Amino acid sequence: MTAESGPSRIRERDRTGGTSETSTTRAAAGERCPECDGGLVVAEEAAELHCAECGLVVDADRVDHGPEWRAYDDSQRTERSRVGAPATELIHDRGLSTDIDWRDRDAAGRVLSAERRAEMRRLRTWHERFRTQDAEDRNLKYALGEIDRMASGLGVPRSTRETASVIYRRALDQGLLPGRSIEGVAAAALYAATRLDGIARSIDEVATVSRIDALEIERTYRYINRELSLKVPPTDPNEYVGRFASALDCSDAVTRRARELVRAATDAGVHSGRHPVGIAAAALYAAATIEDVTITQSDVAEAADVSEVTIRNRYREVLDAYRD
DNA sequence: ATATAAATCACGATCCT
DNA sequence: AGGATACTGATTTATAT
Repeated sequence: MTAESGPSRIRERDRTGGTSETSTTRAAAGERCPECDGGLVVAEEAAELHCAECGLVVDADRVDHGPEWRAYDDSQRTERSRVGAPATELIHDRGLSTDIDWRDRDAAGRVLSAERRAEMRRLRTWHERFRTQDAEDRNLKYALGEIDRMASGLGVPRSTRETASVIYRRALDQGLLPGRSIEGVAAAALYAATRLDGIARSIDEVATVSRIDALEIERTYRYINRELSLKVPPTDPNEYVGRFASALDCSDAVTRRARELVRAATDAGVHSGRHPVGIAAAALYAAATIEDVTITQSDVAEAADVSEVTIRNRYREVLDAYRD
């Protein structure tokens, strides 16, 4: 689709990041900027044309009319673009490469002869090898498989797997891999992704589905977190409450009460510096007590994988915070 | 279930060579 | 620069009540 149809206006960024009209000169991508006359007008992010020099926004709000599945005349037909399957971060080449069909049929649907089938088999084999030949691609392919496998084991949804994949790609691009295991970085990326998406899994949980131990994951996570300057927010203990509660077959009332307790604790600042898992476990135990449901400390300790002692310590703090 | 002391663990700073 | 050292805060282990 071409960039221009109606009259375009020149707009300038104001301080709030919005745009305001300043004149009615028109300029298209590739032309000189009418304002500073030095820079080239470029279309960098979709839907915005701006000058490379002074940043003047020439045309914002360009409408993306979506993929051009249909073409109405010959020029449109030849320019038809942006069609195809959506790209996904979960496949090492983002699903953009060619695939050879596994069905031994020709274009008309007829079965192939025996020789032809053998030939296709060899072609598929070689095609697959070439496709993943590049060392980085092989690395990615393996890592993304690992991420997917671990995520499945932890019940992490697809969108978060994509987040983890993006983090891994960035780590790879920045050359953070040498000296570190692929599995370790994959595990760390997954851990970071769950936290970023607000559905935290603890490092210990990630370790149970990984071949890497918790300490190694912790170290690697620290490293990539620093190097990629991910902005990972502190984990809200409530992110654990739901899973622990269901592991213990808690009633809704207990679960709700536990969330209240966590909220009170975090508001009081009790949680800072403490292991969020411990807070969640203690809140659950306290909630059960308040609701007259009998759950032993050792049950909670087992479900949350913290010691009973920690539950007892947090338990008092959480209750203190709640009584206000 | 609770309390207490001791042991452990990872960490980041600092000191030393 | 690199390595050992001593310190810190949180948690776990052990033990007793």
